[in-house]
Amino acid sequence: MPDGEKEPRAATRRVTLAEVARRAGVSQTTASFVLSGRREEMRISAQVEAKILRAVEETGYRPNVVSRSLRTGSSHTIGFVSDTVATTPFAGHLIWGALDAAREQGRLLLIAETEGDAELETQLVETMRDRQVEGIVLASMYTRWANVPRALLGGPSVLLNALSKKETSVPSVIPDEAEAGRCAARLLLEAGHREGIYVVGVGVDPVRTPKGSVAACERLAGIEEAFGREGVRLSGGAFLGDWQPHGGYEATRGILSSRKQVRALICFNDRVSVGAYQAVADAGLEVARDVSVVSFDDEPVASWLRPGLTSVALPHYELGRKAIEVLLALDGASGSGKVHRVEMPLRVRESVGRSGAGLDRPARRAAK
Amino acid sequence: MPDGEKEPRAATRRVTLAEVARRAGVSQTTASFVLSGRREEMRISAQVEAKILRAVEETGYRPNVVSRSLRTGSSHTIGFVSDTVATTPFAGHLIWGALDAAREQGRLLLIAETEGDAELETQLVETMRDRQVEGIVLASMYTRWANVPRALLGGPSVLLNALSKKETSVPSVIPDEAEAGRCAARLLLEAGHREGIYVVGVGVDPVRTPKGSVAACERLAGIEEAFGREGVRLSGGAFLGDWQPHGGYEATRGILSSRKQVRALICFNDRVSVGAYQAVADAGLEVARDVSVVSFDDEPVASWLRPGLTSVALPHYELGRKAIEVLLALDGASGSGKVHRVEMPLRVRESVGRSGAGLDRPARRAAK
DNA sequence: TTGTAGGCGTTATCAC
DNA sequence: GTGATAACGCCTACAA
Repeated sequence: MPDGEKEPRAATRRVTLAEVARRAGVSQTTASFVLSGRREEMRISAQVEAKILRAVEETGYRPNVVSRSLRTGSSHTIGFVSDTVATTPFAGHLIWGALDAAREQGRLLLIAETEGDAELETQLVETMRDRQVEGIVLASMYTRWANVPRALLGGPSVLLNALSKKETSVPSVIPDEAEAGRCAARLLLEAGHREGIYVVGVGVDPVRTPKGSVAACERLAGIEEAFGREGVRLSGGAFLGDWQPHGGYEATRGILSSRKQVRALICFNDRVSVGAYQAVADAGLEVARDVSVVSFDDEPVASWLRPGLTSVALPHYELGRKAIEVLLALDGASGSGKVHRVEMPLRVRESVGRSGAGLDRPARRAAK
Repeated sequence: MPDGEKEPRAATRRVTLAEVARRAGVSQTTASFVLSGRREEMRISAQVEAKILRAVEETGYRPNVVSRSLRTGSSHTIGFVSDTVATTPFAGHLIWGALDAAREQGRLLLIAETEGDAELETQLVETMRDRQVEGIVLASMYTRWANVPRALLGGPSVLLNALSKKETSVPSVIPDEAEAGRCAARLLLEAGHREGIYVVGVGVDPVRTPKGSVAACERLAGIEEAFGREGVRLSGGAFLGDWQPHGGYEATRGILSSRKQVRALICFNDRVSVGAYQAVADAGLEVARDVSVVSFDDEPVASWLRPGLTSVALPHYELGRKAIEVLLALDGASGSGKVHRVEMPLRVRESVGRSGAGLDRPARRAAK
């Protein structure tokens, strides 16, 4: 970087199009046409164009986007309103994907957070519309059912990671949780597991899931569907109000201490799996060899555990991208209320062993 | 929520101030004064005010912020440009803090990511200035030295989590890493540790730190200062190019397998600690009882480990807040280039044991 | 106390 | 091919 100089001008006054035109000795209109690339169309001479471009160069002219927005009605800006970015760290990838997709289409993102406050949500949506955003993405940091706030209907919008409770014209973008469930189940089936399979995170008999969690319901449905097709049934499950390591630890301990044979655990997220690993170790068993573990989300910790945790990933980045794409494809009208499901990719590591793999060796528990 | 109705009007045309004024039977000026709360000042009658407010109510008028910005020159928007939000998940808290502070002052945040691309960075900063942002926060996701891009000097700006390589007028907001180092060292001293203390993440003899990492240098300096004051010296250290679990595992294994007594580890972040825990367990030792561990960052995983990992936290949220505060306090001028250091709070868990605590019992290694 | 008029920097419509 | 001129919606000096 060739910058031997001192710091240059601080906040020099901005140059306007009028000044550029004057400097180039043409009218503002001509300058405007050239700069918006409509020279050919308007049959403006190449010489004139050159003069204008030189003036732009010399003055360091940059168009005033605010003014342009006032005139054209669009600010080339998209509003992104989320409930919380805080508790689910990698949900930041949602924003990342949205940012990338937006930038590729020449848009910037106006971001705000509601922290779950419905009134604030309405307020923020309106504040953004006041700024002439082209549309609004209303994002939830974990997949859930939500009320579509009235304010959202005032213009183009998309629900990200959320489904409307009622019929609505607002489209949704969510991960394909049911398929993820099937995927996890198939993985176990392929490894030869047909019994001693437990779910950790939801109750199974009767079914009991954390309130409002789309993921819980759809994952379970997918799991049971894939197993059912092969005549396999879950041996049980443990409901957890929230999916954190401590709960996963306790639940897994409970399952392991029951009289039944435990061959595989389907943990409903990676944090639960962290607890499950600890409980398995405490019982003198080994993950994969004695107890297979499949998980969901694929947070970074999944790759830190040993053996590496096989997990069906939340496609945060892709979700973010998709939301912007859907929004920008929503020309004018509010959309069809279509639900777009994004595939959750399987990340295979080492936590699933073949059924029976550990049977020929004595379990460590026996050795104690 | 009382909403038995169907979805209401989609994107009704926006009402202007002129319409409100006409409807209220007053001039636009009067309406404008009332709505900007200058009724008293302009001595406008309460009746007139009421008429105007009613018209606003009836029409659902919302001011066009774009137009206002064009007129006033400020968009009540702050630009937040970061290098990556991706790799360091909890850095999202930086954004969260900034978002909160901005909203409290009636500002919205325009966010963008450079992914480390300097050209893109310049471009984004300029794009934001084109939108008349009040100022720009240039954020780095881990504390480092950075070049201040020229584009930043065109208006108010703040470096977040970064220090300028050269003298500059742009102020910085960074975590107080040196004090964090002292804090970690003091904690070990108070637990009675005076020897067998190793750092994991940086080399110590000769000193070797990951390129560009302010944290590495300042943490180490703080540690050595606090120890030096008590006549204590580090027994050694292991340099790591990046601070991930795998490296932490290998480094710790190396340290433990050396002939020397190992009593305490200062891991340079929590991921390194994850690896260290695994290596300690593999050696048949126990964290806290046999080997104390102190760490930095306080990522969520710190509380998931067992025993819970004591860590000096990166105050992401506070950093984000502070950056906005500093920026908004920067009236007009570019600022003094002052460096604001934010305290890193210590989160005490169970990974530090008293020196000698494990000595009366046989170490598990011996029992093998 | 209220109204008129000009301008912020663009874009777009029409004459020339 | 080019140049006045009028919006876009709001703010505010100044006039009444």
